[in-house]
Amino acid sequence: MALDHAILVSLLERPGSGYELARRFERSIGYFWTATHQQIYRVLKRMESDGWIDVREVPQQGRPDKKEYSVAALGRTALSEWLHQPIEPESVRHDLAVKIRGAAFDDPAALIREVERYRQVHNERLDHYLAGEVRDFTGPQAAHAPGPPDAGRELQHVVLRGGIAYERMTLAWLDDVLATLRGLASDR
Amino acid sequence: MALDHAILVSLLERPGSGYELARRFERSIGYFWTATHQQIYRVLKRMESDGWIDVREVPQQGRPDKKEYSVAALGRTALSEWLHQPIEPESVRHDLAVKIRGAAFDDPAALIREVERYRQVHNERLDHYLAGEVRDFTGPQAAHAPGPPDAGRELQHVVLRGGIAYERMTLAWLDDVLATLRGLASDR
DNA sequence: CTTGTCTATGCAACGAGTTGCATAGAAGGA
DNA sequence: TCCTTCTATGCAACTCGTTGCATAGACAAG
Repeated sequence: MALDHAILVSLLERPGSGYELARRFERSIGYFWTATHQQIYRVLKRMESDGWIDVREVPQQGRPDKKEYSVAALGRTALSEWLHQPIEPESVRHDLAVKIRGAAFDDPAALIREVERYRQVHNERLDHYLAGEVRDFTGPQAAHAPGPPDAGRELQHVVLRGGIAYERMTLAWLDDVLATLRGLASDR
Repeated sequence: MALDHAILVSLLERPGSGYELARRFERSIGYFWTATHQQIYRVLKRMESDGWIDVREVPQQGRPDKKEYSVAALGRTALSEWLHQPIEPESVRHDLAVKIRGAAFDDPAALIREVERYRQVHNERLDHYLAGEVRDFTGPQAAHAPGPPDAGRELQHVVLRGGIAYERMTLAWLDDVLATLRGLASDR
């Protein structure tokens, strides 16, 4: 159970409301940890009542007020404890892999269109990552920043590089999958 | 919810008991779909009462009797329907990525040992995959098999190639992570 | 003959995650 | 004015997944 900790990290990087967190989980964080807004609101409520985070009512103009959360001392302690525990093996759920093996008992050719669409989704995600890398991690302050190198920045960058590597690997594999499916379709 | 379908595919590839399925989910299938034995027994029971699968009591010698499940017509239909639906985006949960970003607010150097251990786990998994590939997908019957090419075999192989690609990508990325963490530790 | 291990199945309780629905303020367009 | 969209928060019900525990046959080691 680490949604708590994912939220704590996100709030340390920048305090925000449940709604804002939900949007982050659709973007950057969501690529290695998924969560819906209901889940997030529930966890925020629990962490608040446990004293892990503080709330501040923020009146806004042009939109409804919001509750801005930030990490309290207890939350930092909890996060630190978790960080020093062994890394859990990833829990994975790849529909596509199941479908590929299942296609042997159905029609492999029927999968081709779907895999093509799926490939496109990953291609777009790669472009999105690459654009983010250019935007956030290149330019004057990147290589020889004045002052101390920002650890948070470098760590965010290495995670992003992982996402990029993952998408590139996936695209290459999907090409392999498509070639295999097409081969089976032509010499059936 | 596709544990049902993962089990159906596994039973189509080879009928088996709940116990045997649980062991498969620790090995091959488990690398892209995780499940515990309790989950499996529960789903088997439900699928049986829905008429998706058939049971057969198999007396054994030297060990307790078992119930061997196989896919019934209704199960095949259900699987086929699922196969023709759009592929769900993978749901991902990467503890490590969260920890790396969290390390910015704690001690990056403290992560190094854990990442090294984690790297070793993935290295062993890669070796395991490669050994399986040699065992199951090379040799006389692989390239120019007598008779029709076995679609199931080729599809299983392409899924395995995906696993191999994933592990290689992960190892390269973990080296990147380690270099980054060591850089932060030395010029802190 | 007790203890431990492997095969084999399962219950009960709990916690995590999903789905559907509901409310409400503010802005913009038909 | 009404309808839609975006921001913002939340409840209720349900399903999925995890953890702890329990049972039991067969064998092997001490």
